Amino acid sequence: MTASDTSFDRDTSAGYLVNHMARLFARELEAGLKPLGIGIGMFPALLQLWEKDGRTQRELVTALDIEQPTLANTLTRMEKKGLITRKPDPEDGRAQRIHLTDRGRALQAEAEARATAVNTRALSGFSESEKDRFLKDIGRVIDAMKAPT
Amino acid sequence: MTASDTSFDRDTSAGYLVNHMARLFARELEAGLKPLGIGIGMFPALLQLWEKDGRTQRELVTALDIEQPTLANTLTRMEKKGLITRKPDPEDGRAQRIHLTDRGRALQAEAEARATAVNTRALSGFSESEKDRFLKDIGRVIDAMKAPT
DNA sequence: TGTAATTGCATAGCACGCTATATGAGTGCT
DNA sequence: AGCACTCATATAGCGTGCTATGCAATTACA
Repeated sequence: MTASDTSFDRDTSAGYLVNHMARLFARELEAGLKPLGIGIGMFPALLQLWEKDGRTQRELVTALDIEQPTLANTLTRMEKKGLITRKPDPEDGRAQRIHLTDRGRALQAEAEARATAVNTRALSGFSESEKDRFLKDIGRVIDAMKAPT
Repeated sequence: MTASDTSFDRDTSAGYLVNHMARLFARELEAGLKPLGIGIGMFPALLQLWEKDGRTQRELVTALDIEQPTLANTLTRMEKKGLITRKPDPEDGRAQRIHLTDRGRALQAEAEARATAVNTRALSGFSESEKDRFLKDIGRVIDAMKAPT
C-alpha cells in the first residue's frame, strides 16, 4: 500500500475545488474593486443597498446570509470609507437604517462592470447553456446545504 | 425606471453564487473538523502531508495555490496544536521540512470521513453523472481563472 | 403593569486569506 | 574572493468570515 492509496482525492472533492475556485474569484474581484476603494466584503452589501436603500442591518444580514457581527464590522469600514451612513430608525430604538452616501451610489456602474468582467473571464469557455446549467447547479448545492440537517 | 432596473442580478452572478456556496462549505467543514482540533485552513495542508510527508513550505505553497505567508501562519498554528514539526533541511539552510507528528497522522481517517460527509450532503441531489460534470465544470473555471490575463 | 423573553446591534477575539517587507542562505558572475 | 541577485521563510498589518457575549430597546404575557 502506497501513501496515495489512502489519500483523499482532491480533484473529486467538491469542497476542495469550491474553495479553490472561490479564492480565485475573490483575488480577481479584489483587484478589480481595490482602485474604487471597495473591499470584496462590501460589494454584496452594496448590491443590496443599490437595489433598495435604507434597510436595517437585520434585513441585510438575512438577505446576505452572513452573520450579524460580520456585517456590523463591514458596515463600520464602509462608514469610515464614506460609502454609507447609519441613521437611527424612527420607529425602533434598537435599529439603525443604512443609507448610501452620494459617493456610495456613484460607484454602482463601475463596480458592477468590474464584477461582471470577472464573471465573464471565469466562464469564458462556457456556452450560454453550459453557463446556465452551471449556475443552476451551484444553486442546487446552496439549497442542499441550507436545508436543515 | 425602478431601482431594480439598474441592479446587478445576484442569482446569475457566478462570483456571488460561488462565494455563497464556498461559505456554506466552509461553515460545515469547520463544524465537522472542530472536534478534531483541526481548522479548515489546516485541512488542505494535511491532505498534502498525508499524501507525502516531509515536504518543504515551498512545495506545499505551490501544491495548495495559496500565498507563502498564509501557509507560514497556518503551519505555525499546526505546530502549536502538535500536528506537525518543522525540521531544518539538511541540504538547504534556508528551507524547513514539514513533518507530521503521530497525532497529525492519526487524524487522517476521521478528518477525511468528515470532509467526505460534507461533500456528500452538498451533492446529495446530484446523480453520478451530474456530479462528475459539475466537478469538471469547476475545474474548467479554475483553469480559466489561473490562465494569464 | 411589571417582569421575562426576544430582538437589534456592538464589541472582543480568533482563523485564514491577502500584500508588503525583512532576513538569512544559496547562486552566479567578475 | 567579493558582490549582486535570487530564493525560502518569517513577520507585520489588514480584510472578511466566524462564535461568544453584552447591552439596550421592544414585545409578550402572567
